[in-house]
Amino acid sequence: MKKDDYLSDACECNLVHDNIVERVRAAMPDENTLVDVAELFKVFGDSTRTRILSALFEAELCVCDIASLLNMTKSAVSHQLRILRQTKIVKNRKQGKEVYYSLDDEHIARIYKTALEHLSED
Amino acid sequence: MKKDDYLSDACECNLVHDNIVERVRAAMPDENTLVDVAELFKVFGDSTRTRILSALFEAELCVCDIASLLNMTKSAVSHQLRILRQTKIVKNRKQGKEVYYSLDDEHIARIYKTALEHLSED
DNA sequence: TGAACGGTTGAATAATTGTTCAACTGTTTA
DNA sequence: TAAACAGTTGAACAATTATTCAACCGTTCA
Repeated sequence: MKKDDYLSDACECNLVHDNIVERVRAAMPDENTLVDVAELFKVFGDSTRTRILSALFEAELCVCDIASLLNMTKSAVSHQLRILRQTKIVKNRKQGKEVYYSLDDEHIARIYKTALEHLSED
Repeated sequence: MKKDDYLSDACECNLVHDNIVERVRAAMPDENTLVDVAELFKVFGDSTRTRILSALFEAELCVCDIASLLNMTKSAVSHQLRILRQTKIVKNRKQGKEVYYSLDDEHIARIYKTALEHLSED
């Protein structure tokens, strides 16, 4: 569903703390940034993909390896790998009949690992 | 869709690097942890919620404030706030007719801010 | 060459999810 | 007390999405 289709003053509110709201609005990152953040998190927001990623943290793997690890079909894994490829989170390398996948973006790997550590701390 | 309904050897693979796969399997966090990580990321994986969160980084706000900031109805905002409440990411405080929301979990706030900084660096 | 296999892809299906709408609760205040 | 308003909620609807299935491509090797 489109997120931009809201009319002005669609909130139907009377009690708005205008001064605070304006200060907050000015301090917030711009809309596009927040959409990008959400898009990135959405990629991490599926357990098939988090399982693929945490496997690739350990080693470069071919599609069969991943399918075997996750106990899923090659097709299902391949679909998810496509999403990870399109978002530049993993890269692949072809060798003979096999395609080997590994992490592409260390930047993003760090974000993910940070979250994982924080969560397992608790 | 249930993620656990896969048969053993559903991958239909012959070429599996067994030794590597076993090493990776042993090193991976357990399934539940990865599901939890995915669940957390899923909450961040919607731009309405990332916008609410980045607003709450700046100030405690009532529902009308947020609705006005995002140009959305109170109802739509309230539904998203419920999700953030259930995952203990925000807390609320009632004062008269108004309900004021603020960030609950500094832990999670740090994860989110880290991601935001990394992304805006690039 | 052709069979076998690793991997990809598009369409179909089922499940999940975000917003809308209408009805509702609780608090204030006229 | 009754109207007005802040906020919540459940059902309905539309959109998105993950997996399945079947067909396909490219490489190997018998």
